[in-house]
Amino acid sequence: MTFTIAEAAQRTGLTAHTLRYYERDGLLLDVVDRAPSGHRRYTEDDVTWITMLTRLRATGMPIREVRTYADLVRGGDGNERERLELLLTHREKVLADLEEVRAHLEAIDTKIELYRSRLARPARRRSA
Amino acid sequence: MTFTIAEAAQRTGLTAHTLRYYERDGLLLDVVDRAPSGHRRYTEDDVTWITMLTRLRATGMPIREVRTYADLVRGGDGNERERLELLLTHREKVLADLEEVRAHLEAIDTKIELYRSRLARPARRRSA
DNA sequence: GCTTGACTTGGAGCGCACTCGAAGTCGGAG
DNA sequence: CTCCGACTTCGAGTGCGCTCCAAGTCAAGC
Repeated sequence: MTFTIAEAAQRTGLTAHTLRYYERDGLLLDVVDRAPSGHRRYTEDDVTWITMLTRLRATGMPIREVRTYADLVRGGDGNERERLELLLTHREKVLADLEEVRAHLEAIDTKIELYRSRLARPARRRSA
Repeated sequence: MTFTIAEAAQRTGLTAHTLRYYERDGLLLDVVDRAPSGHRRYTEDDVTWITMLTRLRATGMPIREVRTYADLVRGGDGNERERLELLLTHREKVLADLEEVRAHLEAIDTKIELYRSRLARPARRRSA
């Protein structure tokens, strides 16, 4: 079972443009198979890998670093420790980001409460 | 008590360049005061407002929308409900983002556990 | 046989948010 | 009086991550 680029796009939530861009940019593990017509045919494994890419991207990993990770995986067995390191480092960054956003959101919530209480009072301006 | 641009930068975590850029871009409530020399002098209120901007930015609000918010505040009393709406809408987006990142991180954590258990086993390749 | 539409390539273009550079002004220290 | 460093403006440049375009190919349906 293989997928056209449109099907792969639909399954990964990316566009066909982005899929080609990722491939050009070395983010995929190897060159995608082709139909006799020259059209790309994505395997289940391709889609699984690309899904992992989207997770890394969605959590803020820069494309440069995703490529580093892809390079390691492409390198085959023997560098699992490096891969793990990379993922753990990323994990820490994500947790720090989450915490930072959470803290900012809390301050924004305070502002929201301020507006709420201001609006709860009847307007005093021009109340004649 | 007022601050030079360098002091305001230090207090808000932005650069002097960015502070000028924000002002040019209409993100501040009004034109910053000047010393007789022409140098900017930021008030406490300016710094408080800019801090709010950094919170909106840090939670992913685009500059365009921050400007919309600034325009409302600059508009004075009477549009508090609109401001509240804007903040509430933003809040929902941030919560959705947080949840999405959290979910992706969970999948990455699974991958991390996979590497961990793989590394826990002694290597079998070329074990001769 | 013709049309339609999904695909191909290489390269250009875009939106966002800064970030920097050049050239000039000003106040205060030595 | 001279120098230094912090500031000023305007406009150009940068990095990231796509996003799109033009021109061409191919398979399938009518």
